[in-house]
Amino acid sequence: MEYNHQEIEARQRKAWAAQGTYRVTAREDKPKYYVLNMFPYPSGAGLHVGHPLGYIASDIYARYKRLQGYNVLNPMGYDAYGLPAEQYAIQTGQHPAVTTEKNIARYREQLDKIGFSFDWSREVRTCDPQYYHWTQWTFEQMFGSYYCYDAGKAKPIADLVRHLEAQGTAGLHVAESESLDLTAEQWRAMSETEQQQVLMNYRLAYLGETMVNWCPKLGTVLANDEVVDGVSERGGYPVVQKRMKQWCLRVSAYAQRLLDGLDTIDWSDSIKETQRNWIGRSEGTEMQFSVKDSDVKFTIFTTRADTIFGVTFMVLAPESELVATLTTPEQKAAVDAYLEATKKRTERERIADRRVTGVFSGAYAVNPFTGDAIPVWISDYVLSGYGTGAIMAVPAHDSRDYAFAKHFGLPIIPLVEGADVSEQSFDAKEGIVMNSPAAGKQTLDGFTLNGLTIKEAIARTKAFVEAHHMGRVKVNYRLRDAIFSRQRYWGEPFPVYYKDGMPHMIPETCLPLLLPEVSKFLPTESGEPPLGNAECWAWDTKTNKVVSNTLIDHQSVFPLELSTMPGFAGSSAYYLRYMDPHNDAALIGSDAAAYWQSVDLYVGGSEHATGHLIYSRFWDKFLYDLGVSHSDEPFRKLVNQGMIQGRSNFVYRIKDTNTFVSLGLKQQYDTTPIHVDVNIVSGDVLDVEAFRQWRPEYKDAEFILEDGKYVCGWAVEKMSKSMYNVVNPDLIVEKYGADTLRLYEMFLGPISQSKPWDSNGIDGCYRFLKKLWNLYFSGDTFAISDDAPKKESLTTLHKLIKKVTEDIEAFSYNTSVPAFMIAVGELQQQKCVSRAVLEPLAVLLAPFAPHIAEELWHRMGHTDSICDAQWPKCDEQYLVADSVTVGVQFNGKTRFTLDFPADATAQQMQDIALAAEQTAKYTEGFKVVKVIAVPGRIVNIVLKK
RNA sequence: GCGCUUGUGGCGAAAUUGGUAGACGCGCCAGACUUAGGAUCUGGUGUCGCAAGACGUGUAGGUUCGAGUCCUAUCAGGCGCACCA
Repeated sequence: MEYNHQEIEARQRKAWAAQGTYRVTAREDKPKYYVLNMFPYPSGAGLHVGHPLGYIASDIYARYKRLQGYNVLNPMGYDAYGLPAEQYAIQTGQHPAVTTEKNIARYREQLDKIGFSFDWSREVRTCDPQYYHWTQWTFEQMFGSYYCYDAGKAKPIADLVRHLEAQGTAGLHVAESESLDLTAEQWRAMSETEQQQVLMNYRLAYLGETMVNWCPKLGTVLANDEVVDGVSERGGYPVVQKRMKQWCLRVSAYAQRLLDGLDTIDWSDSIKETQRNWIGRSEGTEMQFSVKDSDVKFTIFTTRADTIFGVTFMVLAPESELVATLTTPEQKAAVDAYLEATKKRTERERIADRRVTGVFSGAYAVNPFTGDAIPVWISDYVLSGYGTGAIMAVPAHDSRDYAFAKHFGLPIIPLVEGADVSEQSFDAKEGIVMNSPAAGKQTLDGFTLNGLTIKEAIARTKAFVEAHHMGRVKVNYRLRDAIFSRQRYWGEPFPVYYKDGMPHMIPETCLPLLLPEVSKFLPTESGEPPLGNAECWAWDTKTNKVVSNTLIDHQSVFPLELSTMPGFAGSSAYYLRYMDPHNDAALIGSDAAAYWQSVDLYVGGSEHATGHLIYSRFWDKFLYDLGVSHSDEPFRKLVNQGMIQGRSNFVYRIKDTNTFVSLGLKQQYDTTPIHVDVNIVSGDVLDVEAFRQWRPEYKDAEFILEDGKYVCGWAVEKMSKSMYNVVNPDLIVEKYGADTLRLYEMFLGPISQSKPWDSNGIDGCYRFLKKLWNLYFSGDTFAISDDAPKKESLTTLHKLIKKVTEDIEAFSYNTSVPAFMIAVGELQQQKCVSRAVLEPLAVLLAPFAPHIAEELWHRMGHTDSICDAQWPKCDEQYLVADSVTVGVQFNGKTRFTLDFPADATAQQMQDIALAAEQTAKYTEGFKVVKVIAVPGRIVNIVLKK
């Protein structure tokens, strides 16, 4: 009987939808398993064949877990806020909500065809007010919290206020923007506004004046992970540093927990390492230096406290506040000129052009160990945002300091025995310390490091610095707070209004604060964000309602925040919302949170390593502190699927003609390669008629064929419209079926590897399904029998069960597909028609090719869905019986093993062993004295001299 | 520069974890059937060689009776971080 995939798949799709097969509820009688894909941004281009790769992999796992008796949550939704919809709106005037809605419908249509077991009743969209209600709510909780290091968690800001009232800042051990020193009396004497300003220093969501990445072309601020090589990740526009007041999230407060958490989760080493890099923990020392002829002191941060005797100059970041304090009148003009020049350089220029620049401040610092005067310089190679924005420079042992010293002719003092610093610095942290201090030099308390290893020297210096109150041991992190404002329209509005210049949260009970309508999506004339165009964007505190801007002068009406939240706001906690998506009273009910806990398997691209995957972990930890999330890590196991690249095809036009020559003959002509749409190429053979119709200019194209065919060239490139190599899954599904697409995508290679899409191999998978289908038919009739199967068929089946189960557990689906092919080939040869084999076979296949499996399942007489069948168990007795493993020993030690068929005679085994004896060098002089062979047991061939 | 990762036929890739390298699929070759098709089926297909055989997992060493797998060095590609003191 013919395998009609279109009919089968349409029927099963309908049945699953009608029966609600994929609806999931929290059930205490079953263990839960939560599978999640990174939800897609619904772009206008629709899905290409690369998008479903991860969805298929996770769907196989979800279906497998369900067959194993788990209650599996496998939801899907849309990351619907984003820049493309807004830019499209600016160009066309179409409201982003309209295009987004349209794109979502298209995505859904495409996804439905591939047979995913998503529970669509739990769908979320980040732009849905019912959803962003809780994004806004979480922001308000962050505003109302501070991070206490003693408790190791976030706490309500009211606790902090109590502390300030009682003791001021004394004894506070909290995350803060800057270190404040207040007494309780000072705090109590402050006005309401002043107090609010102080609290801003501690809130987890705070309004901060910071240097931000400003992208003039996009008209918005960007987060660090949205800037790549000094240009915006989206669009590639230049980014400049600008001081602006922005909402920020105090992610840095969680740096240590984000780092520690990595040890508890099952993610790939490379992505964990990327996050460790991004967090950038660095243990060092803060040391105080006083300034010569002045009572000013300043602090530097160093990881190489041991190099204190090699400090020959100090460097301040140009943005450092110390610059103004330390610059001497004589140097003021030079310093001002330098600051001016530095300010003009963009981030990109700084990266591209790393020439050494700097200026002397005129001031001298005092080395606290020797009393030596050290010149203080200013240079942009020191960053204001890291450490204290000031360093002690040790040119002998730091390459950047070295370059600076060489450029400005500053002294270089080597501190490590045998280190040659005539050409370059010696940066390695190894060797024996010398010159510390130099011979005959007086030091504080006779302090010396000479003769120690670097490691010992660092430790001794640290201890000395602490003991003498010259500074303290300090841990610094590279991780910065996340800038949370975007000057855009299409994002979550902040639930914030401003009164007397201070931000206030609108009451929780009034959430969600809906995104207003605007007359245009561009910034206003005065340069305000697009929300500045809204006519109704003011908050009336009397009625707790949004009102017209014209009422702002009234006493109770205040302007609302004009920025919106960034993309990662909505994607940071969506996995929690899936657990309880329709809850109007809370982000998530505690029963749902307690049952589903966290995501057991998360599948998505590794490009989110320093963005979404950090923010989400931060967000979850905060919600965990609040008691909302029941797990302090959101994603237990992470699998990164590789990208599917495009496989472009080329035709070769002979120069200045409309004649095209086939690949094999192109050497004989002068040709230009031209991208051709891969959809009119099959097996690298061009459909010449389709090509003539593809574009008007090829209507009269001539072809030089080889063997009657036109063969195209090919190359692996990014899958994109402009390369004409985009393969739409719809076409594959139509031609071969969703089951074939699913199998083939898995067959293509290891899930985490990037690989090119190559339509050429897909026939093999299609043929396999046809063979499988015919296994269940005799001619046109469905024919399976209840007779006992042959033993060899059982062996085939159980081998397959073992292999497929192991493969799914290990996510190596690419080797399961061949296992199926081999098994079906064997069963075909064995003429197996037995239900006892064919029924479990269908179940094994169900995660991979659900439509055909379900169809066969029903034809075998089942009325329930195969999704609720039971995963077969491997019975080892069928595996061992067909072979004997023989260990070859000599001198009592097993040296190697040989496998024999179960029916091999002792004589055959002995012959083989003899052959082994003769061919292997090491058996020289040995003889087989005994072969012990019992089918199903390990036996030995014993060799003796 | 630092960190992670990958190198196996014409192509995508396997290899029970130290034990017959190249399973399976694509492609290619030959044959069968044929209503000539980009269908289906059967057999073959690492390289050199008429053959016996030899050589083969980026390169060079090492450990081992035995290495794609372990160790050392080195080369090449991919990814991440990058003036973070």
